[in-house]
Amino acid sequence: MNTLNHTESTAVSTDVVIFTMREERLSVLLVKRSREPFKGFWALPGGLIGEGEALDEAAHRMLAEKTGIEGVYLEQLYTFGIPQRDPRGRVVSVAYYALLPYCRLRMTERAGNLAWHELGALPETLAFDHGEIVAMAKKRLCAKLEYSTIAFQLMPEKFTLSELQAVYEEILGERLDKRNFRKRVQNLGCLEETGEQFRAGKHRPAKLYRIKAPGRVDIIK
Amino acid sequence: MNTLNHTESTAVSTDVVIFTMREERLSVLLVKRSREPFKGFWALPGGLIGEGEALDEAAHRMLAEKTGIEGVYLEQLYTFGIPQRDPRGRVVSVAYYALLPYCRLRMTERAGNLAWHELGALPETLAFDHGEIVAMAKKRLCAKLEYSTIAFQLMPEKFTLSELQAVYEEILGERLDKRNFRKRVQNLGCLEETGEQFRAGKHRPAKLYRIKAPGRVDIIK
DNA sequence: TCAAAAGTGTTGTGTTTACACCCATGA
DNA sequence: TCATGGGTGTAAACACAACACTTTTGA
Repeated sequence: MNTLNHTESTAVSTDVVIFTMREERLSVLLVKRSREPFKGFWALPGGLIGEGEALDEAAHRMLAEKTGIEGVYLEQLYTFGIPQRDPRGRVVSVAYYALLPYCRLRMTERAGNLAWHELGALPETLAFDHGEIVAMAKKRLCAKLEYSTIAFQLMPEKFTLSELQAVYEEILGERLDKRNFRKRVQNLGCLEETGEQFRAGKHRPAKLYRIKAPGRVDIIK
Repeated sequence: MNTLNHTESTAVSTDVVIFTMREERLSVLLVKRSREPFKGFWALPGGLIGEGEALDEAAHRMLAEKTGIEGVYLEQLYTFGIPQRDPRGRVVSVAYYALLPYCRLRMTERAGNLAWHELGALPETLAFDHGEIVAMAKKRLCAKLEYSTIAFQLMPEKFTLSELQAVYEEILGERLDKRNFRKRVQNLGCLEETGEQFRAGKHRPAKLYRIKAPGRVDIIK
C-alpha cells in the first residue's frame, strides 16, 4: 500500500454559519478573535478538523462547543480555498451552515467574545473571508425557503402560524399575504395543531402548531 | 504572525466529474488506475491541489490535463472527507463537475486507460467513493436543468432544437413534448438563429441555433 | 409519392395571486 | 366598546400540460 506524497502542508478547517431567529431577526453567531491574525475582528466558529473526524462531525463539534447543543440541522455549504485566505498558511475551509431554534440555546455569551449578530447589521468586515461565507449561507437559506421546509428548523417546538410567517418574511425580506401563506404551509401536511392556544396581548389567542417530523427537511413541489 | 499547528497531515485533492454528450448519451470521463489502491479500477480524474493553487484552478488543471481543453463550465459540487475514503491516509476531496461539448475534445483515449463511460452503464464499482460522487453530480445536473440554462454548456457552437431536446431527454430520463419544449427554450431569449440549416437525411432540414452568450449560465424563473 | 423528422397554436386544467371582513380577547 | 392581531374564501390571472397536422427534403 502506497502512502501519499505531500508536496506541502495544507490544513483543513470547517467554519459554521449558525443561524437563529432572535428577537424577530435572523442572526448569526460570531466569535471575537483574541489572537492574530484578525485580532479583535469577529469570525465564524470554526477550527481544524480532527484526526479521524469526518467533516460534518467536525462541524457538529464546532456547533456543540459554542452553543452546547447537539442534533441540529446542519448542511455543507461550500469549500473555500484560495491560497491567500489565511495569512498564516494554506487553509482550506469546508463551510457549513446550521439552523437552530433560539429557545434551545443554553449558552452564555461569555465575556463578550461570543455574540449573536443580526444579518442586517453585521460588522463592516469579518475575519478572513467569513463575510463572503455568511453571504453565501444567507443566499442558500433564502433559496431553500422556496422549495423546502428548511425554515421549520428555526422554529421552537410549538409556534403559531403568524410566528412562522414572520420568519419567512424576515429571511426573504418581503411581506407575504397572510391567507396565501397559511394555505401553502397547511397544504404541506407537515404541521399539526397541538390543540393548545397561545395568548399574547389583548386579542384573540392563536392556535399552536407543531412539526410532525421535527428533524426532517422535505423538498417541496 | 502565528503559524498553524497541524495535528496531523491532511491532503486535499480535487476530483472532477467531466460530463459530455457522446453518441446521444450522457457520459463521464474516467481513468483506469495503474497503481494501488484500487489498481485496475476506474476513477475520476483528480489529484492533489498544488501549492498556491486555488481549488477551482486545481479542478481546471485536472480537466486540462485529461482533455486538453480550457475554459469549460466548472462548478464545485461537494466536499468529501470521511476518514476512510482513501486507504493511504486522510484525503479530503473537493469534488467539481464540468460540462463540455464533445466536439471540443481533442483527446486521445490513450492506451485504454482513459475512457468515456455512459452514465447508464458505469462499472459496478469505481475507485474510492467516486461512484457516490458521480451519482451526486448527476443529481445536481438533473436539478439544474429545471431552473437554469446549464444544459447549453453541453452543446456545440451550432445545434438544432431537436438536438437540444434530446440532451434534456437523455439527462432527465423522460420524453418531452416537442412544442412545449421549443416554446420554453425560445422564450428564454438565450438562443438566436444562425440563419443556416442542417441537413441530415431525407427530411426537412432543421434551423441551426447558437447561444447568445456562450459562457453564461442563467438561473431561470 | 413515400418516409422521416422539422416546424407550428390552441384549449383546458391547475396553480398562484390579489383581496376584505369577522372573531376572540384584554384593557 | 375599542383596539389588536387571529382567522377565513373566492375570483381573476397566469403558467403549464395535452394534443395533431402541415412542411420540406431525399430516396
